[in-house]
Amino acid sequence: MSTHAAIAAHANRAVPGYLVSALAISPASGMGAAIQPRNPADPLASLGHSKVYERETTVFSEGDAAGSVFRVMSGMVRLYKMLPDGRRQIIGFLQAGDMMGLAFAAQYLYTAETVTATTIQRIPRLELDALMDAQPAFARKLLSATTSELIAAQDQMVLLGRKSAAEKVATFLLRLSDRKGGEQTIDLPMGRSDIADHLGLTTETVSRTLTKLKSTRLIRILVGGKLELLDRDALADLAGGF
Amino acid sequence: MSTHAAIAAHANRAVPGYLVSALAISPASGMGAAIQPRNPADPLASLGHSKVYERETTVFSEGDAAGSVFRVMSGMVRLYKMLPDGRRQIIGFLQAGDMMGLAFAAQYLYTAETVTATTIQRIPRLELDALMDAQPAFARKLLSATTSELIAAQDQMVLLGRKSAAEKVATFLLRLSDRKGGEQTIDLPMGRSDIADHLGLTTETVSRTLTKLKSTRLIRILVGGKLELLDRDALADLAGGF
DNA sequence: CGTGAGTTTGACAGCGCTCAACGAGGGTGG
DNA sequence: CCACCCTCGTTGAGCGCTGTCAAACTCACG
Repeated sequence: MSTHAAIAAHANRAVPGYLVSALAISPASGMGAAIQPRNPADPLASLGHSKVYERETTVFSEGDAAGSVFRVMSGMVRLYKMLPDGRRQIIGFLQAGDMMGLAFAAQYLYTAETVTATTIQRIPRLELDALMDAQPAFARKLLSATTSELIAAQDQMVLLGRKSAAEKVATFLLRLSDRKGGEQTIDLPMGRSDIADHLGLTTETVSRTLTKLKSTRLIRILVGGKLELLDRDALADLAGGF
Repeated sequence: MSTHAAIAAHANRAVPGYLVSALAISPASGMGAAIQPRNPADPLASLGHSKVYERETTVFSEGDAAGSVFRVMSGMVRLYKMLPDGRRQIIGFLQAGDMMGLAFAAQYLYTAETVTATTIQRIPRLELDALMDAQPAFARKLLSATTSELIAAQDQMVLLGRKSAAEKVATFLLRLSDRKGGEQTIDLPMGRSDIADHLGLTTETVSRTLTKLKSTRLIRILVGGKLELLDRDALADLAGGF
């Protein structure tokens, strides 16, 4: 049934697979909404156009006709699917370089909303197809990025299916840190309910777990939605392996 | 954290996205281990060679050097990841046409084991790469297959993160049926613990849930690991979407 | 300073897990 | 060919983790 045509390789826990999934953004282009002049490291730079979205804005919804793909240039986006009765599962949080809406069907199959103010590049599917035709190497790069996505999705399955609440939260925090290159201090711009819906928990359980980590001196919660990892090793133990 | 470079489209519940992920096998080639003469519908047919694996055999293990990709020609394979303490999450069950081991890293990141006796085509990565170079359209096809995988993985996240035991089992049964084109009678060659480790449950809960479905006349358990869906609509209600 | 959304904390309950025993096949060896 | 055994599946009893419901608290914002 699920997850055929799967993928493999990558056993290096220090550098999670999904890191490579971010398609290169030239360092200078991080913030601007301007179209980038042709950049050999970023074949997408000259395509489509960028736009700034306010925080808590819908970019597209599950079921919308899928005419474009998107790339997050800065800020944060959540992707989620909903069950008919309203239960929500957040598929992932996107940051700079991540793509969404890559599709081979007619409609988007999840909803994308900004968490913070976010700059997003919109690329018409036709332009993307043309680029793949013109640069076969780019198709390979897209395949590689999608593969990395799949790897991340599989790790998330392990988390959702087999980890306890404490392990889930610890894993989540470590992933955010890894994504920042192992920084001690990480951003938590999303709310508790976002975290809960990503980890298969409730807001109360997330809150309680963070409180416990705080009182155990494993983390410190800072102002402005920031959080500091005080004992990375202890957190890694708690996480029970990725 | 997860699932960047994501995908979209496909809202048609009747035909699950992962169906298209199976790379075409020419009808005649389903069983044989012989190398297929060039078949325009199946560019992979002439690559590598096939081999029959006995039931409950390891094809490759998480961490093994990844030199080949594999395609299941017949039978069933389970893919899983394990946590250090032995907890197991089955990523998916593969059937005819499904691929595994597609990698862009040096090692397989999950273990593949046969459930039943299975014919598997092994394709050296070098040959696959050559094919992608020679036929750009094939790279697109692989990308499409991987995308479908990702879609299936995302559905599985919803299941694992937000569904009750009854919903999980009902969804699982319906997926198996869909995979067979909507047949009422499905095969369950895998054991209860396999199902449990796929759905994030225990064998006892799976067993209890099936018993309940049986006594509610929604399913009937047949001999030889087969199972009949007696009330598809009621099961779909129970499944809570998807 | 008032208001409201989001977070935290508490009390309690229930779903699903754990531990345990029993039953049903299926394979093996005497 | 049958008895034994071993694995797997089923069923039961009890409990614990996490969800539910509710209230207090914090803080940003007007």
